Amino acid sequence: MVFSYARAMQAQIRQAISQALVSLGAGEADFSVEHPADTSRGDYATNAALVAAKLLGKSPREVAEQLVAALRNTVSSVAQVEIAGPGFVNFYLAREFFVQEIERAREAGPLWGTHDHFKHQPWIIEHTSPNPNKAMHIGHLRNNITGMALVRLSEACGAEVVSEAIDNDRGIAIAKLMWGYLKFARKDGSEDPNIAYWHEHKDEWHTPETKDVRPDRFVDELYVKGNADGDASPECDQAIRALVISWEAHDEMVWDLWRTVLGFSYQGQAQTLTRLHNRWDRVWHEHEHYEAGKRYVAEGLEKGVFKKLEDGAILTNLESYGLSDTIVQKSDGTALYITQDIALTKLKKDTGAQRLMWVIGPDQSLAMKQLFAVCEQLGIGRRDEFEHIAYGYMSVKGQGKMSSRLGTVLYIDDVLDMTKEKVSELIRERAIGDKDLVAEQVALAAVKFSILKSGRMRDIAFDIDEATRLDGDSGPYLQYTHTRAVSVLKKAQEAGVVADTAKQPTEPYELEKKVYQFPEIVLRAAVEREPHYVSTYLLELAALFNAFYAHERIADTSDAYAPYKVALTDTVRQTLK
RNA sequence: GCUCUCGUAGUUAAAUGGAUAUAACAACUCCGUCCUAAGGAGUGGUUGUAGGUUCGAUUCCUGCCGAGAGCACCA
Repeated sequence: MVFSYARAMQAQIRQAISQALVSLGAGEADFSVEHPADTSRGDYATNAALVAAKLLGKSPREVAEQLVAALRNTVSSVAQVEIAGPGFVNFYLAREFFVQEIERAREAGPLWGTHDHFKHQPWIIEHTSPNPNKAMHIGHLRNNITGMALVRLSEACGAEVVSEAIDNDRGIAIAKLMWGYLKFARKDGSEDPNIAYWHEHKDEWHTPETKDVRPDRFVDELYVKGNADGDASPECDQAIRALVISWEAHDEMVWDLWRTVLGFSYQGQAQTLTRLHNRWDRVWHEHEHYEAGKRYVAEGLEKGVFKKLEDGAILTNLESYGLSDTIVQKSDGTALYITQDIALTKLKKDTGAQRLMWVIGPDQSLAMKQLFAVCEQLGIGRRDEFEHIAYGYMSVKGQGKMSSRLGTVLYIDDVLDMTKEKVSELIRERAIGDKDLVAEQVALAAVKFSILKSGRMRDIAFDIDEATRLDGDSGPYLQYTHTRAVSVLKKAQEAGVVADTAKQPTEPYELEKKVYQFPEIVLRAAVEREPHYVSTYLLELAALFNAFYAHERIADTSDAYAPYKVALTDTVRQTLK
């Protein structure tokens, strides 16, 4: 269901203009109907006269006048049509329109803003996919927040979304982690990477609990040590590679070790992702699919999609796509990232999904294009069903790119903790029930909003002070506004003012003119994959509400318009929520 | 070298090819018995640069400058 007349209104206006243009002899003109930046210039505006003027060889003002004459009284909810500027035609909507929109919004309740635009379309959005050998940093934060925002927006527009991730749980990186654990996690500090001994004496090894550190940091540290150890000595590097081979041969002891270290990883990820309110409907595990990928590669080789090089490596043939080629299987016969992605894409398509989205960093841009092209060549799906949703880089302000070696990584939990601490200080003096809960919620809003307020592709130099700001254009500002609305509504209830839209001031408030636009903003954000449209809109809405609040008394029993104001406030409340 | 992304007030950001380029922060001025002041009202721009397309360009195209990323057996 579409809970707004706004789109119908725009369509009616467009239709009326089309007819008027035909009568003027400029039926083919390609015009737009949009909201002017400033409501003093009407609720909708069209450039039709400017476009038609050229076709008709007349001045824009002249065409505009004829257009206005032809448009009079054609659309019932349009109260007034005016010419402005170089030849814009502005439409002023009737009072009832805004009242109806408020009523609509109140009827819709929590469904306000939703659409049926993508109804019955099964989509898959892959996002976040943290590597199990590392702790999640602010790069993952941006991925998760962007990904979950798109999941929610797409669902709000009717799509049936499966939110999912791929767990890269095999390969050399995990082997390095296993090595690091085996060698550097002994309680007595000795460095004897003996897997058979470990298998019999597991309690001689540390766990995150015995070391009293967060599990993801425990894992991160051991991976770094294992990695450095492999780099430092050829024997250790050999031993790490041997772990991969034993793992692929399903050596039970190695698998036991593998499960143990992954267990720590998942524990750590779960802590962070729960805080972020992440939702995965499905997680694919690389170890279950990399072999299937090799089968598709073999198939492709038979079909002539791929070619084998002298050393045995298998290469793509993407010349017709204008893309550089890439290896899909190594000369030693082992799988690469893209190998398993081919298999996964096939599996995803087999679920019946119409549209597959990958929320992944921009550095994967070429790899994604190559994957999409290869899948098309293999007949798995069409390229236009696949979408790479990239996003700008996260760096730490003043430090350039993050590097765990240089110690310039900013972890998600640290960011949240620092923000929470700052919030806690601010609310210490206040009469708030559950201070810890409030601090956590406010901190989360602050951090999320600092990312969502920017365009998706823009780089962000993450500034902890900036992100944790609680005033101005921020998440807490929106939360505060929501709380204020709730509080006013409570006062109104105590005073006996009941929301009602029967009586209202003759002039609509600026606030009303913003409220009805919410559904179309949601739609545009979903269609263009730009969550920040919604953030920007909510800031504007909150600013208008706060101005409204400052100028008007809402819960006043002596005011005949109070019920309407209360109804409007309630609408703002549910929009912000 | 080739390909992709980005360049807007001092700072951080906004602007489906439209009208006087919006906001926030910082600065300065004002609003305090009044629905939570985490608020409200008010004061400042060569949109990196040079062209092009257009009635109209921050937006589209081309060159240049600057930042970042990618370019086959890493993920």
